[in-house]
Amino acid sequence: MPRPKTIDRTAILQAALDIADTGGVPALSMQAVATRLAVTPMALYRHVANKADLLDGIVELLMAEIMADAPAPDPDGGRDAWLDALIRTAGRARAVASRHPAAFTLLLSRPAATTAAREVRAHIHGLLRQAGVGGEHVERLERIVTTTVLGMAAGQASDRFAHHAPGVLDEDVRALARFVTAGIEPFRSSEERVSPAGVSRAGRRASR
Amino acid sequence: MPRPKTIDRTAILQAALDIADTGGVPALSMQAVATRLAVTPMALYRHVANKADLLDGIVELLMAEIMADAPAPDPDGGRDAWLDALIRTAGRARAVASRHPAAFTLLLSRPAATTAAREVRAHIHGLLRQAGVGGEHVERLERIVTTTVLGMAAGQASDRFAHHAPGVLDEDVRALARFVTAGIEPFRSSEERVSPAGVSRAGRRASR
DNA sequence: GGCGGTAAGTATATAATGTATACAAATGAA
DNA sequence: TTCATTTGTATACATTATATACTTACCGCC
Repeated sequence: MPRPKTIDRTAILQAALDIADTGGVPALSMQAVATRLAVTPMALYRHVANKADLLDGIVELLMAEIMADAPAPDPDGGRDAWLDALIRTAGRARAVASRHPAAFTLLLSRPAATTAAREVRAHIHGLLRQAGVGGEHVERLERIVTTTVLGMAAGQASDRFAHHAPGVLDEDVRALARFVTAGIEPFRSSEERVSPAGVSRAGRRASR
Repeated sequence: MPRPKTIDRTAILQAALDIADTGGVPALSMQAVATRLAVTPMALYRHVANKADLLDGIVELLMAEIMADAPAPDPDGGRDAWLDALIRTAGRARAVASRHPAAFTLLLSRPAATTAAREVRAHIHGLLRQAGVGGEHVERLERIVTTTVLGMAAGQASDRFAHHAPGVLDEDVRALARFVTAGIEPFRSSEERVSPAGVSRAGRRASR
C-alpha cells in the first residue's frame, strides 16, 4: 500500500535504550533518538505518541527483558520450586539492571501499568501462591516483594556498587532471597504449603 | 553588607515542592518556581547550582521530613524498641509520601547521597544493629529494608491505591513491618536476639 | 556626609527541547 | 495513470535551562 517504513516502534525503543545506557537518561532526547536512526525527529511521532510514551516503552522493554526465558510456573517441580524461581527472577532483574543501569531507574519512577509489568507482577503473584501465601495477602506481598527486588537491582546497578566483585553481588542476591523467604514466612499457610495447582483454592481463609 | 536577600534556598525548595505537589513533577520548572516567588528565574541560581541541585534539595527536604520527630536511638528502651521504631519510621515515610505523592518519586530515581538520606540510612542501620543483625549483614540489609520501606510508601502514594480506605493502608504498614521483621530474622545473632512478639509463624494470627 | 565593595536580583541572549502543522515522497490498488 | 494511504520531512513555535553582563541596595569606612 503505502510508503515502506524505514523505522518501527521497537527500533525506536531500542535506540532510545542504547542512548540512555551510554549517555544517561538526560541524554535521551527525541533528537538523539532520531539522529541515531538517521531520521527526522518528527518521524518518531508516527510510531510513538510522545516522549512519555517512549519512556513507558523502555520500561516495557526492560520488563520484557527481565521476564525473558523465565521458566513457566512449574507446579510439581519440587518443594521449593517457587524459591528457585524467585532467586532466578531476582538474578535476571539484577542482570538487566547491570546491563542498563541508567534506564533501569525509569522502572521505579514510572507507574508500572504496562502489560509486561503486569506480567512480572503476575509472575511474582504465582510464586507467592505456590509458596502458600494466603490469598488475601498475595497482592500486598507481591507489591512488597516486587519493589524490594527491583529496588535492590537498581541499587546494585548504581555506580557505588559497580566496582564490587561479582561474587559480592551474587551474595546480595542470596541475601535478598533469604530475606524475602523469611519475610513471607508469617504469611504462609501451614498446610498446603507447596501444594501444586490447588494453591489458590478456598482452603485458606484463616486470618483477617 | 550587601543587598538584603528576598529569597533563600529553603524558600526555593519549599516553593518547588509545592509546585511538584500540585502540578506534578513535569510542572516543576525554574520559571514556575521563580514566578511563585515573584522573582526572576536567574535569581534562583544565587542559591541553587542548577536544576539537578534543586531536585536533590527536594529529596533532602523529604528525607528530613521523614526523619522529623524521629525518636533518638533508645538502646535500653525495651526489648523490641527497634521494632516500634521501624514501624513508626515506615509510618512517617508513608505520611510524607501521601503528603507529597509526586515529589516522592524523586526519592527513588535519584541517588541518595545527601546528608539527610545518609541520616535515614544511619537510622535504619541503628535499628538493625539494635535488632542484633550481624555486622557483616547490616549494610546489605539496610539497603534492602530502606528500598522496601520507601518503595512501598511510594507505591501507596501512587494513584492506584489512593482510593483505598485509610485502614487498608495502615494494614499495609503492619504487613510491611511483619515482613521486614521476619525477613531479617535469619540475619540476627542468636544471643542478642530480642524476640519481638509474633515474629515467626505465630505472628500469623489475625493482624489487628 | 559621600564612597566603594559586595552580595542579590535583573536583562538579555542562546542553544536545545518537545511537539503542532503542513507538506512531499513512495507505494499498492483502481 | 490516478488515487488513497502511509511514512518521513520541513518549518515553526513556545518553553526549557542556563551563561554573561548589567543594576540595585545595603554595609562599613573615610
